[in-house]
Amino acid sequence: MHVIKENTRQTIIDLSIKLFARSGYANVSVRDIANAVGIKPASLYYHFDNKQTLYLASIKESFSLKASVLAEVLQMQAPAEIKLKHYIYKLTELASEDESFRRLLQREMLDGDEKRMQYLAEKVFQEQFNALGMLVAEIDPDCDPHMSAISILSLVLYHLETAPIRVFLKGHKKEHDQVDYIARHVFKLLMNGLLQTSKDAL
Amino acid sequence: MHVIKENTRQTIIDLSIKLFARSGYANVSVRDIANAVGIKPASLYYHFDNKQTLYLASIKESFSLKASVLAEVLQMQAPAEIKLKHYIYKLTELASEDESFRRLLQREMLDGDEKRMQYLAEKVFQEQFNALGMLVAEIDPDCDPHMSAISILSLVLYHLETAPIRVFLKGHKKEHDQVDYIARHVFKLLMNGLLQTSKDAL
DNA sequence: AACCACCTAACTAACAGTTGTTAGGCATTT
DNA sequence: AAATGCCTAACAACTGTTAGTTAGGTGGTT
Repeated sequence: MHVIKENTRQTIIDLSIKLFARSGYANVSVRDIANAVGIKPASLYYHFDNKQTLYLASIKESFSLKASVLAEVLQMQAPAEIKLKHYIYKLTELASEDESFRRLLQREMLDGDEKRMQYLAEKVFQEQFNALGMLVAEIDPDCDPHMSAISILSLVLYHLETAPIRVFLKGHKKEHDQVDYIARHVFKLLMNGLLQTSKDAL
Repeated sequence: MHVIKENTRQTIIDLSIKLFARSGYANVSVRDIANAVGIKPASLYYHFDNKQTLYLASIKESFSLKASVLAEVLQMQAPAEIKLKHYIYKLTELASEDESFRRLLQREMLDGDEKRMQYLAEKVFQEQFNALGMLVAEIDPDCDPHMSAISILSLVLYHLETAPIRVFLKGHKKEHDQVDYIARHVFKLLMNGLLQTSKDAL
């Protein structure tokens, strides 16, 4: 019955990422995944040991793809402020266009056990996080790189996380969800604080 | 067998908040809740129509308690910068000591349907969000209040959200999870940006 | 060319356990 | 007597997972 020999394993992972990101681990059954792929539930167990393993493969796939792109920006040769601006833009862009990645990360922050957190920290985010901290330290040698790096990430990612509720809050405009607008706002805030008296960004 | 007549309904809600916050809606069974309360699953259905209703009662309870405390700070008579500093501190404190509230909010952001988002926006957060926006506008009349308000919330809340992974990231110190430290960092950043050349905060 | 063994990738059918929920009963209080 | 607050027992639906089977492709031997 199985006509063409495609890369089923990859298809399973891709669709799992989508489903897990949308509904969360507990709300996606192996039958849901099998249906999406177009095979029977039992067939999933040929490719993966169990649901947990499939989930882990999914988040690893989703997360490891992002790190490399952002690492590039941080390694480019330019003044610190320019690099920061580029980083913010790229981060906003990535997190904005790949909703699955962002939601999986959000979910992991809530439900990931210690072991998985440690894995993510050390194998996926560590390098990039350090580089970002060092970049900030270049701009202000006296700051706390850890806190400042998190602050940068928070400004970008939280804007996107809160999108579902922000659209109902007064003062919402459609620009508020556009990459350029968010990135520019964040960069300006980081440079000048709330007071935008001095030099204009971009 | 049931000895004393307490306020079971409230106990159910309190424990549900805790459980739903910790594990999420799908990962908490009505049996789990019943066990925690010390009654049989069927007895829950005397107090609540179904699981959904119980969940809704839980988040309403958890969320509505917070709004009033923060609203107070915003109504006090003081220079804008002082009010902002107090607000940041109070928000950090609240979000830090009530982990259930924070986690429920995180979960709602991921899984709340449109109707619930609208409810939360209009009935719970709207007023406070506006007040915060106006406060920021007082400090800088040219800013976008919506964006700036979210930025303030993001700086505080994301620090706390990321705690599970931050502890494994290099450069982490235990101060990074203390209310004072976070609040001071956020306020300084908002006032001066990353450059802390000028006046010192606090 | 024809046969065989083997591997791959799917299938059917069923399992034991958990889920939310309901019907009906029993005891205590008003 | 009525209402309250809990109970026991059971329900159908759904869960992750397994055992056993089958169809098609591959490579080696006759």
